[in-house]
Amino acid sequence: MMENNTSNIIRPIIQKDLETGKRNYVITRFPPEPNGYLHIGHAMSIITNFDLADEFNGKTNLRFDDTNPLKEDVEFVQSIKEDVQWLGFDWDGLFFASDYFEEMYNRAIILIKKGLAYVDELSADEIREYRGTLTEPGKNSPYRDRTIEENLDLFNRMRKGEFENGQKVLRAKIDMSSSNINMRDPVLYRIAHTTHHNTGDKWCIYPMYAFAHPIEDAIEDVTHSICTLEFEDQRPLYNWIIEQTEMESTPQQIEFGRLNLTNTVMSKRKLKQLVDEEFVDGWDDPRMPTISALRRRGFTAEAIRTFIRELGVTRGDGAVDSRMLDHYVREDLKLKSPRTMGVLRPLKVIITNYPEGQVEMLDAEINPENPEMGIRKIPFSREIYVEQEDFMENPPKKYFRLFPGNEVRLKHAYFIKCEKVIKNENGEVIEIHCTYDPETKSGSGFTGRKVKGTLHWVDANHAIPAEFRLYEPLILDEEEQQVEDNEEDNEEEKTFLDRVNPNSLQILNGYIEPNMKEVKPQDKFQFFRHGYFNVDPKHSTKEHIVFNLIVSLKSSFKL
RNA sequence: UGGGGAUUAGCCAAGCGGUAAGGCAACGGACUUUGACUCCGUCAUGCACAGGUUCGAAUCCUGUAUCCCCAGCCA
Repeated sequence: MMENNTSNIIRPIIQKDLETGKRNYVITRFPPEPNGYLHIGHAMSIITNFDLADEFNGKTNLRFDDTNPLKEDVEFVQSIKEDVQWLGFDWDGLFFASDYFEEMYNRAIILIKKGLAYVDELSADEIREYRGTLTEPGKNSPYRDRTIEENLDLFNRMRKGEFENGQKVLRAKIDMSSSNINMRDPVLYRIAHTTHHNTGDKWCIYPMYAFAHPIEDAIEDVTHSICTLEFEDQRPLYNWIIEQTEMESTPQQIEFGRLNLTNTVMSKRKLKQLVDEEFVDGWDDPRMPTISALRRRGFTAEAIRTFIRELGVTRGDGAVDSRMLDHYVREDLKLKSPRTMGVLRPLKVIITNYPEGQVEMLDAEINPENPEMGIRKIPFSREIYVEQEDFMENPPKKYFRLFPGNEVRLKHAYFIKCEKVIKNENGEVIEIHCTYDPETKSGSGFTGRKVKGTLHWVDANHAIPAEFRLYEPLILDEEEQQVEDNEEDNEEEKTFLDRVNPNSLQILNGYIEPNMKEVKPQDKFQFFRHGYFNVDPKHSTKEHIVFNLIVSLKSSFKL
């Protein structure tokens, strides 16, 4: 049970059901189809279902809605389970829709016997034609009025495999002129001679979602069947199935608005396209919105949960600013992650008055906002690396980093003053010569003078190389894109692929503190003045450490 | 244009007839050994629009507009 004062349109419904005695307990379910990877939109459904059940001491099942063997695979069953657990949830029951196929078949028989379902022989194209359009009613199939006996026989023979794919379907007999197209004799069963990941070749007829889902819910005694808005039109059919198949349990379908985020896409089709057309490296490419990608990027389950809970459950269908998610990640990592220094674009600095060969070990807080994390030791000597962008030969006003004649603080070390700039034959700055003031050592209590800037750095002789992968939004929103390429104005043919950010990944090779040698996959750090990074679980090795940028630090500095 | 939804700030979102919460973003300022964090301040005389009811309307009524979903043997 948790405190939760955020908006939730479902909570009061459950509350009322409990108060009025309509329900004595709560059972929800998360019902993914195992045909792909879960994304953050699914996280919203997971969190909503588990939280609501939790709040009312109920239960939540994980049920795989595996009624279409053409698209499903056991591979996805495993990844979905992992993702749900990683998000921090334990399901009560673990079920498969395919476990209920026999029961569903029997319920279909009930429908046939009541004269409420029939075997149709129209082709898929014909069924579409007969269905009518949004504004015109449909018309009855010529096979609609077969006898019950004939339907029973045909349906049985469908099951036995006597017909080819597409040759026959079982349809509900409802109303071909209904203004709700879902009620125009929806297909209940289709023939698919395909091996099912769970039931093998036992079945060659498979129930459609509209028929299967309400029965699955009823079998599990789900009380509140929570789904997204696009299923709202199906609610009358959902209730019709429950009632006419004479299920003893009566789940209630409740819809909420799905989560959309700016700067990304959420549909499985589009995500697949990004993978297939190699805009990204795979479903867990850190730029993707899948749970596995978010995890690999370094987002924490805690941050995702907080983000989703703060959003609330509503019927709106807008797109949430992805920076809101960034905010909750920073908030979560702020106290948890060790601070460290890493130079992404190295520029060598020689401290000319520091004794050659001397090395001193400096004390550095691991997390100044969480002192319990202790201190670490970092080496300091005559040659160090600083960030290229922390030096400018001709700085603008308000630039308080390194420039000729200026003094800055090296974090945890000394003040240094820029004395000389060394360039190569192309005029590029390759080295800076500085002097340090021994009086200004960090922790010495020196108050003689102040400097405006504090730089991070690493000791050039002890630093270890590391790879940094910086990410930007995968998809640019309309306005951002116009800034990117105001040349192209062809309004038509603009797909989301045209909005893929060409700079979404940048790989840098820099240096990190020597005490970072033993980092492990998924370790998270805040690199001073850069942001939060995660050790990539896929590509990082002991010899070649790879960091993924989770989210950068905010910055009010503008050149 | 048949049916179903939605519409409160740049974004998300409270509000349920008594005079517009909160978060994100943005922008000022203070502090600062992270240009971070933290703190302080600014940010809707107005709730898609137009009428109406009322002492009083984001909330009730009427009409209009815009956006989303539905015509898979997908879920």
